[in-house]
Amino acid sequence: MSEKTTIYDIAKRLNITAATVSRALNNSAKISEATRKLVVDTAVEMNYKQNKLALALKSGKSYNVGVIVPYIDHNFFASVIRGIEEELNPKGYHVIICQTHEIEKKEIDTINTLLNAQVDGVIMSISKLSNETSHFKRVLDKNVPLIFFDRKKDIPGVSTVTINDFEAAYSATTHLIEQGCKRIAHISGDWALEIYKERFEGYKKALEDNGLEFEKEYVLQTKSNIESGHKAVDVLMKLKHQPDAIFSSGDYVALGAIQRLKELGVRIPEDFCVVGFSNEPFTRFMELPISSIDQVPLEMGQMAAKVFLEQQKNSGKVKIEQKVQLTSQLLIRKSSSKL
Amino acid sequence: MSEKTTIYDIAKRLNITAATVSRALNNSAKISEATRKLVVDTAVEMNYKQNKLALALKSGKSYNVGVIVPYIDHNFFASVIRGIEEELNPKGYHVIICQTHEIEKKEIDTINTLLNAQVDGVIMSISKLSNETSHFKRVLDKNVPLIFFDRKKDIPGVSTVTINDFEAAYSATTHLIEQGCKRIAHISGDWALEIYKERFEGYKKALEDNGLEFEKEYVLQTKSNIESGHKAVDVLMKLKHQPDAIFSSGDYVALGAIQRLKELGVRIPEDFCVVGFSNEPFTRFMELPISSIDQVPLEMGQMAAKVFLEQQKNSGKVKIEQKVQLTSQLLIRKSSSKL
DNA sequence: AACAGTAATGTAATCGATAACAAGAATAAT
DNA sequence: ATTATTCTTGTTATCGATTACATTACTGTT
Repeated sequence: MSEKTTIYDIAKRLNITAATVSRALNNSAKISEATRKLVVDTAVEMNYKQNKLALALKSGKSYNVGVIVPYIDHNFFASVIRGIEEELNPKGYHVIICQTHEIEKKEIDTINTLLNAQVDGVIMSISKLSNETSHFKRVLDKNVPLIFFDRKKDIPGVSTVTINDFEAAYSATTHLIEQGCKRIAHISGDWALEIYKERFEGYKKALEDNGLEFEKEYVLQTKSNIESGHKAVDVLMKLKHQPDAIFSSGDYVALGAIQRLKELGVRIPEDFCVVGFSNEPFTRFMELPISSIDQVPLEMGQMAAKVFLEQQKNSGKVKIEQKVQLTSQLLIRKSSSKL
Repeated sequence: MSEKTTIYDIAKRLNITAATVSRALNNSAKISEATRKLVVDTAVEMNYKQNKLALALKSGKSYNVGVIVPYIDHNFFASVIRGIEEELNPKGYHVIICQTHEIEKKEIDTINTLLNAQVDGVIMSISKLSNETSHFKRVLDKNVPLIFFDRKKDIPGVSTVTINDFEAAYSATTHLIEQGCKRIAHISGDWALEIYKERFEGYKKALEDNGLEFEKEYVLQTKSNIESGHKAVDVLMKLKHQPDAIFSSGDYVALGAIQRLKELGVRIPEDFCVVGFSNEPFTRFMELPISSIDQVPLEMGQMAAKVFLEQQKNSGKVKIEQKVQLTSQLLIRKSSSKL
C-alpha cells in the first residue's frame, strides 16, 4: 500500500533497465516511441513519483532555497516571503524558512544548517547586530548565491535588493515641509543598520534643501516599538522649541507617538503631523490613518527571487553581483494632511 | 576553494576507509579512541560538513516538514508558522512553506510536490473550498503524518489541532449578554468550513442558555473583509428591530462594521457592542480597541509540531490520531465594555 | 604454543536517479 | 554481400553517507 515505486520497479515489470526507464520518463535522448509510451503508461499505472532527494544528490541541486528573516510573523517579512514563494514555486523551487530573532548566533547556525541541507541559494535580511561576516563568506565559497534584501551590508559578491531609503526619507520629510511644518523631528533606529542611517541622511538633506535648520536635539534613536514612541514624545515635548512634526523610521514608534500626543491634547494633523515607515497594515485601519512609506515587500521578494534565478542560470561562470533598488511609495494619509 | 569535503576525502587523507570515518564521526559502534580523535580533528581541519541529502536518501528521512497555508502574510498563519518553526528547528527539522491562496488545485499540487520532496510530515490548514480528499489519503498512504490546524476536516488518520470554536463563540456571546445587549447579531462565514459552523452554533447556544430569542435575520454569512462589514451593518440597521451588538467571526468584518456604525453616528460601546474573532494585531491598536478572541496561534503551531514529532517517534507502528483542542482567550476591550 | 574471544577496520551493498560508454540490432550504402 | 551508420538499449559508475558482514589484529587463557 504505502510502497513507493522506483524506476527499478518499473524496469523489472517491463523487463528493461532502469536507465531506459529514466530516459523514457525524461523523454530525452534517443528512445523508441513505443517503449517511451509503454514506460510512461506503466509509470502512471504504478503511480510512480520521482524521488527528488535522489535527484538532488545526483545533480547537486536540491531545488531548495533558504530564506532567513528575523521574524516570520512581522508583516513586512511575511510579505517578502510571499513574494519570494510566488516567484520561486512555479520554477520548481521550495522555500525553507528560518528565523533569527535578531540573534547573530542563530543567524550563523541557520546558515550552517542550510548549507548542510544543500540549499541552492540563500535570501536573507541580516540581523541587527551582525559584526561577523565570515558566515556570509562561507556561503559564497560554496558557490551558493547569497542575496540580501532590505537590510544590506556591503560584501563583495553579495547581491542586494532594497528600496532607496535615502530617497524615501527625503520625500517623506519634503512632504511634511510642504504641509507647512517647520520644526520636524526624526525618530530613528540603530545606525549600525544602514537603512536607519540613510533614512536619517535623507531627512537631513530634505531639511537643508528647503532652508530649514537641522537641529540635533530633534533627532532621537530608539527601538522599534510603541513604548519608544511614547517616550520619544515625552522627550520632544519638553524641548524649549517643541517640534510640530515627526518623521519616524518605523510605524510602531509613529503609533506610540500619536497615542501620547493625543493624550497631551495635541491636535493631529492640524497642529502636528506624523509620518511613519513600513506601511504596517494597522496604519490604514486607524480612525486616524497614519501616513507611511510602503516598502513594496511583495515586489522586493519577487525581485530577490528573480536575482537568485538569474544568478542560478549563470552559475559557475561569471559571478554577477546585482544591486537592485526598488521605488518605495509615500502614502499620504490623515496623520499628515493639513491642507 | 569551493570544494566540499566528503568522508572519502578524509578517508584518503588518513589512509583509512570511509566506513571508519563514518563510524568515527557518529562516535558510535566500536572504534578506537585514537582514530576517533584523529578523524574528528581532521574533519574539523578539512572543514567537513555532512551532506544531509545523502543522509536523507540513505535513511529515507529528509528532516523537512511541509507547511501549507492559504497565505503566509496573514498574521494568524504567520504566527502559527512561527510556532511550528520554533518547535521543530531545535530538533533538526526544517520547515518548507507553501501557499494555496485558497485554491484547491494549488493545495493538491503542493501536496504532490511536497511528497516528491520526501517531506517527513505535512502540517496544514485546508483551503476553504476543499471537496476532494484523495490527496490527503495519498499522504497517509505514504505513511507521512498529516496534521490539520485551525481548519479541520474529519478524515480518519489525520490529527488535528484547533481551538474550541464553539466554546469561544459561546463565551463571546455570553460576554455581550452580560454587557446588557439584548439583540445580538452574528456575522459568520462560509459554513462549508467547520469553524464557522461551530462558531455559529456556540453563538446560538449562548442565546438559548440565556433566554434570548434566536432571530434568523440577525445572522449573516459574508466574506472576511472590511467591505463585508460595511454591507452587513447596512443590512442589519435596516431591520425593524435593529440589533444592539455584533459578534463577528472575523476581525476585518468587525472593523468594517465599526467603521460604518460610526458613520451612522452609533455610539460604541454605549449603544452598540462589537466583538471580533482572531485578535489581529490592529484590533488592539485602534483608538477604539476591538474585543476579540485570541486563537493562540503560537501555541497552535507549537502543538501541531509536537503532535508531528510524537507521530514521528511511533512511526510505522501504531497510527495514532490525535485531536487537540486548545483554549482560546476572549480579550475584552473597549468595543464591548459598557460597564 | 595454540586457540578462543574481542576489538578495530575493511569490503561491498544500499538508498534512487542519471549518464558516459559499450554493445547489440536494424537500416542504409556500396 | 559486406561494411558503415544510426537507433535503441544495456552496463556500470556516480552522487555521499551508512551498515551488515567479513577480515585482520591483538589480548588473554590454558
